[in-house]
Amino acid sequence: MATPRRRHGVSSAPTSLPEYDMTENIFALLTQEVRGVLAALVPDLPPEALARVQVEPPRDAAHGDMATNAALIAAKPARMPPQKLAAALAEKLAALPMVTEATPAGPGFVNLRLDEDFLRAQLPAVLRAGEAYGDSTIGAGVRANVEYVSANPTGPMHVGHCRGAVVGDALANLLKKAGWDVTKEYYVNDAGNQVGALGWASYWRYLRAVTLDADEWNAENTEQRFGVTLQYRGDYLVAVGDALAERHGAGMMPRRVEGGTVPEEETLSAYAPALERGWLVKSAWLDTAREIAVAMMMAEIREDLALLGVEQDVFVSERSLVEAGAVEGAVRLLEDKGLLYEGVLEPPKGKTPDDWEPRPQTLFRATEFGDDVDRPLRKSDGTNTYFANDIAYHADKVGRGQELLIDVWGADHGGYVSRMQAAVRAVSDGRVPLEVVLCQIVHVMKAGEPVRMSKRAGTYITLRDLIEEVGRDAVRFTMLTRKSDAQMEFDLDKVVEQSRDNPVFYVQYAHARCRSVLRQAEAADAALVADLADVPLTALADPSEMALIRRLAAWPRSVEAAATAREPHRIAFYLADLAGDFHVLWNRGRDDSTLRFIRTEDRGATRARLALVAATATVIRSGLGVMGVTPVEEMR
RNA sequence: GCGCCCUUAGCUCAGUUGGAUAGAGCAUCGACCUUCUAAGUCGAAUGUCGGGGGUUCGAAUCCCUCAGGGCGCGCCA
Repeated sequence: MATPRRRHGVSSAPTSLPEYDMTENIFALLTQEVRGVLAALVPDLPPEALARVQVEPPRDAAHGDMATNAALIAAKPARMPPQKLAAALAEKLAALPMVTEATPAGPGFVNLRLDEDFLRAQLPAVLRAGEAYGDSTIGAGVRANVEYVSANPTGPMHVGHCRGAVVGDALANLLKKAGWDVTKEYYVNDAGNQVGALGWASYWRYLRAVTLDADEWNAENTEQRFGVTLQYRGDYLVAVGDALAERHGAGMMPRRVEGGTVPEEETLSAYAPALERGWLVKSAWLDTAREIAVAMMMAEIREDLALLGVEQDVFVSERSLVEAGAVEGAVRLLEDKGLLYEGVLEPPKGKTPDDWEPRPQTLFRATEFGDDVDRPLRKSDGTNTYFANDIAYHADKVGRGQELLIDVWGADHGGYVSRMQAAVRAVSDGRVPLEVVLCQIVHVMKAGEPVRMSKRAGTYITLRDLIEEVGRDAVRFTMLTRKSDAQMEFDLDKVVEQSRDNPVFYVQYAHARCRSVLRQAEAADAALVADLADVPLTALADPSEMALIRRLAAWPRSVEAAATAREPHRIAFYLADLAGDFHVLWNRGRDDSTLRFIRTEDRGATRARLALVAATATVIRSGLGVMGVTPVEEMR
């Protein structure tokens, strides 16, 4: 990953254009050239207009290699008809060394045809850069924090967490490649009711582990005696109970409390509802149970993430933020800004919940930052809402110098986006944007039938099951074959199918074919594959070879577009297209043996094609690297 | 009821941030091919971009509206 070559200072003029590596992004290069020519032609063109000038591949390849809207953009400020301006522009552009033809077209486009040597020169650029080809500086070294997964440490990861994990990880990789300074982060929700319930469930498992008669402490008895609800009854907590039993022996067994036999200082630290029912359970025991459970669950989650190839840089514990006073600090910060007040919320418009009653709460003026209503920070019992803790957490990220926050959430949290954005705007004085990428639910299918999942019935699929069944690469690739906010069907049979319509296979196969060709060439004569970045390339002239070269040259642009849109799935589509171009070329070698990569009778053409093949493999690896998918050397 | 997201070929989905005659794969039909690694090539057919209105040189893309689907809607995280 190349380091950004330059950071854009905040004070730089709005007209300044990003600096591009001239040899690696031909679209950026052409854009600069076109803007330069246009600026010379229309000297008083406003910079905003110049910035809107684009050079893109036209949809219809018959129009040429590139098309620019420059004349359409500049026509009004220049007070010239767009077609006339296009003609003038075309004349100048035709003089550029890499342009062989520039023609005005349509309402005022200029179509450009590029010199084929210029295009072919991309191959050595690819080969010299290696997988760093496509690295960009558009991120300008901005410190971006991508937070994803953040699954509650109350159980193993299941498929529901998987999409966010893959999307977040790939997005982070993508931003890194495009020049952002990225931190991958996980927020551990180890405070609040759910981990409280985890503590009880673990304590219950402990009781069953230490007692001689586990049936005595079945779930129903336990709930009744202590006045609690055992929310997490899955077997995965048995190991936690065993660990507690091993470490603490019978030291955490509850005691019967019969009329005043227990010292007052002990009852003070006991769980009250249980005490009322005649059982002494120390709060400290529950804390211990919870702590060990969280630690063991997090260890398991991190193992699962490692299986998926996800390794985050920073894990932030909600509890430690709370204990360090971060929440109170954040509340005070908002208070100092005059953004808090005690008030009563209106019931939601239209539908009023049955148990609605007006009550005064501490409210944050989210409406001042674009939210629909003000949002509560404290519950009626005075404790903080999750939102308050989340504000503290995001303020912490801002305090750590993060300049762009990106959260990857499940779509069921969509209603939470605007308040969180309001809060981040408030605590950062509008300096730090929060962007939220929502991931829609994944429906797991098997043989065309939906796989029903129920947490209560224990029939949900764990992430580990999924990886064992189809493999990490298939999981990661497939999760990126849809826009993240579109619903997705994950068909267990289809993702391992070896066919054209399985992009996982199709892309992997293209890479394997490339490697196979290079291996064969090397086996025949190692000198064939030496110094491929220096070989003459004029032998590459067939339309399908040029199409592949054009696709390779578009990789840097695809990276930038995907990163700007925060849409890592575009990388998957690019790779599928690239694989398609390569397979076409491969298959043409069947009909026309002169198009085969290795031709014993023509060493020059062979070397040129091997350069093309090596460049293709390089870009596939570069793209798979962003996706976190391992390129395979051969298909089995 | 209110808010957000979605609706593109028979199916599954792209659509380069407002560009030219809206694309790909699958399926269908026709012809060909049997491999440097088998899962192949070429051609044909396929559209009210959910409906309607607006913005402008230009709209699948932006705005309004209607219909259908999903998600959410104060002391869960």
